[in-house]
Amino acid sequence: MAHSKVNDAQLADKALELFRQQGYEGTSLNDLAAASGLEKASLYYRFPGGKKDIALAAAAHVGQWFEANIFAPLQKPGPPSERINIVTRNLRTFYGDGAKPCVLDSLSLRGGPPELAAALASAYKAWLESFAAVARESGLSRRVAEEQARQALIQIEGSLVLSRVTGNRKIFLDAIAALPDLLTRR
Amino acid sequence: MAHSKVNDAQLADKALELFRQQGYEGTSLNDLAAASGLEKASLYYRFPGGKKDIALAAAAHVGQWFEANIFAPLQKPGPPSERINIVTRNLRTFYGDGAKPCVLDSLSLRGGPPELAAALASAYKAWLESFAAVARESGLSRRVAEEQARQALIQIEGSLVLSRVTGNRKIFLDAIAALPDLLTRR
DNA sequence: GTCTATATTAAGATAGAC
DNA sequence: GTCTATCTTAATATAGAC
Repeated sequence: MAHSKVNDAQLADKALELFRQQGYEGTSLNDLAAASGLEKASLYYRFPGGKKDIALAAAAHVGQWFEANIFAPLQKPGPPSERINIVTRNLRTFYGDGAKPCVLDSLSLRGGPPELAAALASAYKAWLESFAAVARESGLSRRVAEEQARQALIQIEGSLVLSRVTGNRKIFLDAIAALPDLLTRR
Repeated sequence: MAHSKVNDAQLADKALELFRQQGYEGTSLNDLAAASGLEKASLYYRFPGGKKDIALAAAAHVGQWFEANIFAPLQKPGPPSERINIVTRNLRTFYGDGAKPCVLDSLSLRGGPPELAAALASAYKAWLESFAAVARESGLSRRVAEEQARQALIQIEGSLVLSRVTGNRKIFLDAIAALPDLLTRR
């Protein structure tokens, strides 16, 4: 039967917000219970593996979000630059205009389960390929497209760290604003 | 009297390695005791504030390292490009060729004490100004020099995240190799 | 399915001997 | 200064009622 109080997507979403802000070790089951509105025992019923399973579900959930809001829009027909514009808007939303850390960053510190690290590595790969594909479509060579895609991810991850440390979201917003250029020319 | 088993610098260094790899919440006093060779009670004797004080000492320690190995070399006489080359070598060492996370990143996740966040923000500022100063010396305008300095830090932080997620240190090494160019031309 | 209650283990922190 | 021993609190995890 379906879960009564909160569905899986809502739960994964609440968990994601905690994990990305506090990291794996910094997020306790008490935190997760409080944020989700469920008791700890209920979380164990739905995720027998405990925190580890919840983190994996959160990672899968963000993977689906990227599939729907980043990868899919980039594969649609139409001019690459328009698709990229849509995606930059979605990225600003996902990262709260620079206020929310990237899961690739906060969940990749030592301490988390190996399965999580593997999921993150695979998510990175999908993201890179998605960016490289659209860069290629906009006229860049395979080699340059891949390099620019990697540069785009470096810009996103690096600017998020600096925005967090300084409390200045503009660093992230500037990096995002430069993405269309980065993915369409050399 | 001086500390018998390990001195403050050695202790801060061991603590730094743990904190940068595992984050603030991910590092326990047991970890710190095991790594330092001291018992927990001894750590409390030397750092009455516990983990918080140890993290602040580690942050101060890395601040001194940067002062000696990054800021000072960049202020020495001689061609800016030569000073930058020395600094890139020191950065490779500090980050273990891309294997070791940046403290600005791993210690800035929510969960750490506010004093730590303040120390990181101030460390970032010093680093940015140091890079901007040498970029200025090599002929860039004040505005461009500051922008290139920020770009350099974005490259370092972003490439470290990607190197960690992928397990591929080359991403970091390439970013470091591009630093001299970044800080000397527009 | 979710709850209250409780068990178990680990973390942070202190007291007092040497 | 550093230790052993202990305390307190919080975290992970399970049992059993509803």
